Amino acid sequence: MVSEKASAKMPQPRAPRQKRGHDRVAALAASATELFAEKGYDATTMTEIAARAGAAIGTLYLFFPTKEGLAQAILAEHAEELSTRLDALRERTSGLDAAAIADALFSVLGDFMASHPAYSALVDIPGDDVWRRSMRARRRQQIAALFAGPEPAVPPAQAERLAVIVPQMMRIPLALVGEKRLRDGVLEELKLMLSRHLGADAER
Amino acid sequence: MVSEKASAKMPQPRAPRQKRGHDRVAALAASATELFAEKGYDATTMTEIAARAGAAIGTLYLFFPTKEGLAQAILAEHAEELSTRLDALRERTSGLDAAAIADALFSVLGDFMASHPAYSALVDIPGDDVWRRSMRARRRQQIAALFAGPEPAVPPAQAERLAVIVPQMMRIPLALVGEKRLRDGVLEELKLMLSRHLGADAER
Amino acid sequence: MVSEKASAKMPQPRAPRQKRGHDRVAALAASATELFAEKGYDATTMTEIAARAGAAIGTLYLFFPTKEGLAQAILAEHAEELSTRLDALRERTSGLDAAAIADALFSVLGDFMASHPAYSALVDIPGDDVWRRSMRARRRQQIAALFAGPEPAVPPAQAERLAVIVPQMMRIPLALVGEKRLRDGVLEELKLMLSRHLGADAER
Amino acid sequence: MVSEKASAKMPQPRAPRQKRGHDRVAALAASATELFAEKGYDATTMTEIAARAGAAIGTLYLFFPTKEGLAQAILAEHAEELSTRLDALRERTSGLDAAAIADALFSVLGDFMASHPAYSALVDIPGDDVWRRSMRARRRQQIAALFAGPEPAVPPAQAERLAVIVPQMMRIPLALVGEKRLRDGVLEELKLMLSRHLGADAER
DNA sequence: CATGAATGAGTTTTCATTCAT
DNA sequence: GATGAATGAAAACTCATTCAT
Repeated sequence: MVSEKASAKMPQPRAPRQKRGHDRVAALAASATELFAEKGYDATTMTEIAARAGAAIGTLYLFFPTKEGLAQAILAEHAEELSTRLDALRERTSGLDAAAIADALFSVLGDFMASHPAYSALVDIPGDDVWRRSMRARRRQQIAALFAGPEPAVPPAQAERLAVIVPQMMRIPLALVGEKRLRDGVLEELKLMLSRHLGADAER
Repeated sequence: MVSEKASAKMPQPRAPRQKRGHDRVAALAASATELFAEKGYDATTMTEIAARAGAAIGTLYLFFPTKEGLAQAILAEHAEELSTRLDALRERTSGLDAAAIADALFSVLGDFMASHPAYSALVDIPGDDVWRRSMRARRRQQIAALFAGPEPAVPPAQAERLAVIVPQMMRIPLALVGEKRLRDGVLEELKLMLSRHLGADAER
Repeated sequence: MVSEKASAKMPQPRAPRQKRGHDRVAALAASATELFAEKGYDATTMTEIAARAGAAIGTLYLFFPTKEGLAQAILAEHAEELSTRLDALRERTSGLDAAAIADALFSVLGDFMASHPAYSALVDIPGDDVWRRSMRARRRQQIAALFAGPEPAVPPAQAERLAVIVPQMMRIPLALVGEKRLRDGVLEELKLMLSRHLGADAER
Repeated sequence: MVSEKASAKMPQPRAPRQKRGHDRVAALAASATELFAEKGYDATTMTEIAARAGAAIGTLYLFFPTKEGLAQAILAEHAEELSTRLDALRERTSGLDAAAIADALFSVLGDFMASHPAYSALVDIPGDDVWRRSMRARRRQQIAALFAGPEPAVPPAQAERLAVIVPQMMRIPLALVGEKRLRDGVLEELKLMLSRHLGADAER
């Protein structure tokens, strides 16, 4: 169960001092990432995580002092990765118009979500904790910033709304696991929808 | 934890035979609905549900023989309500064009989601069981059917995509609990986005 | 679960004052008897008993204030019936030799056990309570008494041993529910075994 | 309550990998064995078992993942032991006549039942599951096989009947816990009875 | 570092029994 | 008498976390 309040100063994973340790941590984190993505945070047990990584439960706790801490470590890393990609995207999109930015954002978010299924499984957990909220806030700011550049500029308020909407839109195809055709179609549909929306705004 | 496979013959709530029983069942279901909406299925305890309803744990189990059964009872009722509203909507939208239908659908879904927060908390649970899947399938069909009517008609494949997309879109504002201004804005933005999308298709 | 010590003064079923009540009691007792025989004391629930009798749980408690009391009421009645049959048997066997008595006893016990499957399910419950012990003691005395009559007489100590052995022997076929052929064969085998045993003793 | 159907793939006890674990498992199994023998399967609590072994409830479940699994683990071990003894007996009895075999079987079963009181408490539980049934079937076959050897041979059908009867006979003295004199007498009486029975058959 | 045994609070569920109508 | 709603102690079982080796 997710603890109601996860303070910001959650103990972070101890930095391993040896190569062996580094591999271990990576294997454990990978195992956790897989399981969180497959079954969600609640349904995943620490024992299972350790087992899939071929480690003892004690070893898991050696590096990740808490289940919530483990989740945060993974989420933080994924968020960092996403943040980097969004930063890079921003450089590439200077000068483009809003619709083009939206297209590019779609690609970036789509790729990221598809390759990091644990991200959305961990960032949008029912019950609200400060920490996750701040993760989302940062993402929101970065995406909003993307829309501040173009000419004509997207109004700040709308940029914020888009920053809320677009990531959640990208989650939609994720649920369609067994229906690849439909999933791809949905992704396209969403992309077109957003493009048109921003294009129409620009014409006004 | 949600059991992986929820068979169709989940124990249904026992019908109370006395007035007192009816009130109790209503109170218990209300309590459960609230808590599921607030904290999600996993984080909600049967003990807590009973306590909030001012009943003993045994009383809760008297009417709802399992936690999953309780969730299904609530979800089924909500789904029924939604289904009814979608049926009613269909009558009202015959003759309208796709964009107008989308607008109307938005109102219906928006109202429903806002007044039934437990619905989305219960219908979209990680791990997939047949039962929930069928709930979603029914919804999908009903929404797709809405788009089959207009002139020019929305292609069936697209109607299906929309039937997947729209309900998930409507979940987006739900997360913005503390930010009413933003939430309303997001809802508007989504509505406009969908309208334009369908309008553009129609013009082609 | 059987309470460890069941005092001898367990509340007996209240005598119904009307015909309706009498029928009710009979139906409830019959239902309980069936269920105890089918699934054993522990696995049978009071709710189930009431349900099978078509009565409300409250009604069941109206007449039988306790599950253990209900079991005792049934057992007492069955024991009474058995006692009567054993008394009758005694009259019929005066003058017979031990082997003939054993044969007759076999018939009586065999019939009784077959027609009262709840009896052995209730009288031989793990954990010992005084009450059941006294039921068995009475049975033991009556059977031992049967063997006191013949000429040459069975020694009292042996009579007691037989009084322990024979009822338990008669339980053996009961377990062979699905194998009628074998069950009948076993019954015959046991009968022959006992006959020979007593015949051999007499010859010495 | 004993579950109606105990599938063959009941979770088996996890093998301890450290010495400390081995001791614990032994202590827990011993505690369970005692309690099952004393009060029967139903009346014995997992909490009680853990407590008597001086362990926490979680520790018990660490090694024995369900109550039924624990019972089966114990029963399986006892059944194995009995099977071994019956095999050994068979070697020793080749060439003997039926009555002598019966005598030897009596000793073996008598010793076993007396030293493994949990065995009969666990193998003969009301409600039938496949697993226990197979335990009994194996025993039946082994005992029947004992009687196939002698000259003159016991007819197969009778051997099967005896294989049903003898183990149940051996349970009779077990109930006479407080009456040692009587218990020993009963055991002797049964032994003599069976001997004579088989002797008489041989003479025919 | 690594292991896996150990813990115990907390969760779902059952059921004999009581009580208001 | 009759009903069925209500109770709550107790049972089986889980799992994050700690600790001895």
